[in-house]
Amino acid sequence: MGFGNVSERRSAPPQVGVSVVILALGPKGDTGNSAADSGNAANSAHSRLWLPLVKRVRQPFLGCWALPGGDLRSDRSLEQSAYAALESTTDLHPRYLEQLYTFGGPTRSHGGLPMVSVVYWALVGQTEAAGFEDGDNVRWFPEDELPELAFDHRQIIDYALLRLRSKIEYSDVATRLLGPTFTLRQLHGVYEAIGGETLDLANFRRKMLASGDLEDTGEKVREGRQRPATVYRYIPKRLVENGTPHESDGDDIVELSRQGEREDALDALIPSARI
Amino acid sequence: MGFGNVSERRSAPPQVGVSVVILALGPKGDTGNSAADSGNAANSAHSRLWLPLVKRVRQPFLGCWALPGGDLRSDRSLEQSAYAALESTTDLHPRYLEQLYTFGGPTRSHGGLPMVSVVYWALVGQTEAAGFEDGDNVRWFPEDELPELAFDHRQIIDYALLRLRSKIEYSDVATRLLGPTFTLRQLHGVYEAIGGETLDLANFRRKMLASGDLEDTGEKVREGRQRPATVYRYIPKRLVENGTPHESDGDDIVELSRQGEREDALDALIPSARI
DNA sequence: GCAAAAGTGTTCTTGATACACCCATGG
DNA sequence: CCATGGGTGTATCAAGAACACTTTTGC
Repeated sequence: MGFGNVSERRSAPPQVGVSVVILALGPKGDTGNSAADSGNAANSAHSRLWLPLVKRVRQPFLGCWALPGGDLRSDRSLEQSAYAALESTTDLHPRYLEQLYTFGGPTRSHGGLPMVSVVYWALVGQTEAAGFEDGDNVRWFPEDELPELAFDHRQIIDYALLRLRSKIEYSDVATRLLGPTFTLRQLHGVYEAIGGETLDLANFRRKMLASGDLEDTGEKVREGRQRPATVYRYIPKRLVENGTPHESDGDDIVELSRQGEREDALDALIPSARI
Repeated sequence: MGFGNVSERRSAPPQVGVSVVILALGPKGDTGNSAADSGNAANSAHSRLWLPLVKRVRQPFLGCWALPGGDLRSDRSLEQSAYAALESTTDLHPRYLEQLYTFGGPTRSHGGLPMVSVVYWALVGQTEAAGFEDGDNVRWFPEDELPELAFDHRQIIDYALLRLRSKIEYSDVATRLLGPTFTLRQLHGVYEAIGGETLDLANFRRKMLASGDLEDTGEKVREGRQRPATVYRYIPKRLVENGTPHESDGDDIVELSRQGEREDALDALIPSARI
């Protein structure tokens, strides 16, 4: 395949695309102790994070697994492009979407066209992801058992995990991996899954309730056959200053024809508070 | 000026560029109490943050002030492109450089070509920035007295400041606004300038020294005519996990011909620890 | 009443804050 | 000897970690 000579490719501006790291809690019963687990210390019974990857149908890295991605269109915001890429490849509807980082540079294309990728990361609720239906070209992998990945996608995923682990401490990302409501034990499980270490349940409970971010829904659920647990919902704080900037600062929601609802949905995905 | 019809522009991929928010401490003696200061409460004697802007020579926003920027070249990393844009427009050599965010979407071009901007932020040491020489098309402005800005550059700057204020708490960014060595009072001043509020000097000193990030250089300096203060230098922590990913993960430093030294310099600018 | 999870109490340590105080230096 | 900034000490308060304990439920 030919695209100009070398010097042309050097000075020409690179192509742009979007990719998305999609994260969800593993299917129920996934405790992280799979076949590949032999002499691993500290193998607790947490659930793990899983993510969907797509199989590449082009060179380079043909047949390799890669992050879902797509084009960047001039008439869409970056978020919209990310959302579209995510939706069209995986049929998922995330509960969180945030720009992660933009990757570029001459070494990452590996023979393909020079490429700048604006990468987003997304969180999908447990019920939404419960299917985990692997299509021909889409398959879910647990975070700690990833296959060989195309390009620098492995580092990108690692960075997304790092960001998630960092962000869990001062934002509501943990709740986005569950449904709209949840018990304290479920939330506790998410924190342990993400952090990778055990957290004292008693202190965790107190801290969460003291934060004022949770609201008692009045409901109760029984997971096993024991005492039922109270169900909470996340209450967004008094909205302070916005965290990562998002483009809908007024006149952004323009003529998206049949996409109005998705727009509203998107707005709810954009993070707030801190960086 | 014509660039295709509307529908062509919609579906075509957008252009990409880099911009840089450059921050430095104000010139000595700048206490933040300028002409525009009348009934402002809490006008302490901190120094302020200043940043260089360039005057636009093209439509749209011709004559407006804007962030320094440039093209993205396929044969350079994003950092290198940002560094080049910064250097060529302002002649400065930053002590810190980090990717801030990537901005895009249909509403931000305002009649120009659809544009995606990968924005970096940079910190310049006090001595380096001491010149504050305003050229014909470059001029320094204090952070709280910015002129009308082109595009969404005002929001971008606000976001950079937000990031700086957040990042000061868990990284060494504050030291990057000074020289390689500094006294505790100088550092204290930077924290107050960035945070905007007064900090107890005694506690600040203890906290800094307890962190183990500072090393006594053995030197002493006298700023006024009183007791000389010990001079410290910042000691990077035992390198934990890397914060924002940077592309030089091995085989990146390739054939940059006469650019070798700058490459090494660049490496030292990339942040570590946390997000 | 027993197991298991829900939920509460109590102690101890650590770190931050507020603020009083002593020390070194040049005029 | 005094003004000024450098530097230290100390009491108080709040958040977090550790862990013992009580309560509610189904079997």
